[in-house]
Amino acid sequence: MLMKKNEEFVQSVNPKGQKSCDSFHNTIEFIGKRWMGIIIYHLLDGPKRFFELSSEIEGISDRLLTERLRDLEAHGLVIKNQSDPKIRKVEYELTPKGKELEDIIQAIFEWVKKNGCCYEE
Amino acid sequence: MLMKKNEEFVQSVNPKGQKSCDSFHNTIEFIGKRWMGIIIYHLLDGPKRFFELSSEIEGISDRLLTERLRDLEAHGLVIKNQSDPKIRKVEYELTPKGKELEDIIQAIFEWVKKNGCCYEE
DNA sequence: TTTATAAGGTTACTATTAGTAAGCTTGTTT
DNA sequence: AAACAAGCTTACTAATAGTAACCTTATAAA
Repeated sequence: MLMKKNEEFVQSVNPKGQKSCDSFHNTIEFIGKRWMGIIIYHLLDGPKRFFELSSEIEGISDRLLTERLRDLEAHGLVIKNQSDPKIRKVEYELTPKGKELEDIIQAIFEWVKKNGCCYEE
Repeated sequence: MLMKKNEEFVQSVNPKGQKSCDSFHNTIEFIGKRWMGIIIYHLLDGPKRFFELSSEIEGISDRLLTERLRDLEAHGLVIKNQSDPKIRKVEYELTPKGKELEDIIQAIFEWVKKNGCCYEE
């Protein structure tokens, strides 16, 4: 496989001094948080308003949608655009770093297409 | 993008009658559960014993390792091999379906390599 | 031969995270 | 003027995760 495995990878650190395997761990758990993947998926269409996301994503509550968007913002994956603070028009848009998540989302799609869902029972 | 978006995809169903977007949602959240990704990553090396996983994966508790392995088994991603029940040698191995998760893991690696961690602060 | 140690867990309890539901503010529509 | 919509926040309950101790059986060591 292409990934560097075992000692070489496990011991390696990124420029910020973190172990690469920790970065991997943090990243997969961040994008795997409840609703996170599906929010990113919907934002891959382009910028969207809060109510657009909340109506497209069946079942999500306003509370968690807010929390996830703040999370994404805080980690530089999404930017919040509010041209005029007087007008309640807020748009959320993926940053370049956020848009690059598409390959991951794509890989999950391919897997689902081929293998079906994890929860097919 | 290659993914079928919006109505066409959102309304499509798999052979078990589930909506494709639900399968995607379930799958990403399943593999994003805490420790799940890193467990799968370590199993991509080949079959491993319980204590090998628990010592390679820094910080995981026996309780959650057990729980995650049962989860993976229940969803057909891992098989548990115990040749002789009298001997306490238990090995966990990815099924073909489990091995195909490699592309997803790989995509996350590529993203981390390029963009750094989600939690870099 | 008792004693200790390791594998592969389970149990009980606490802390963190998610879900549900209601409410709030300000602008627009009727 | 009253009702409604966007984009949140708050309060409370339920589910999931973390911590730590314990259990069983088999081999290794003293």
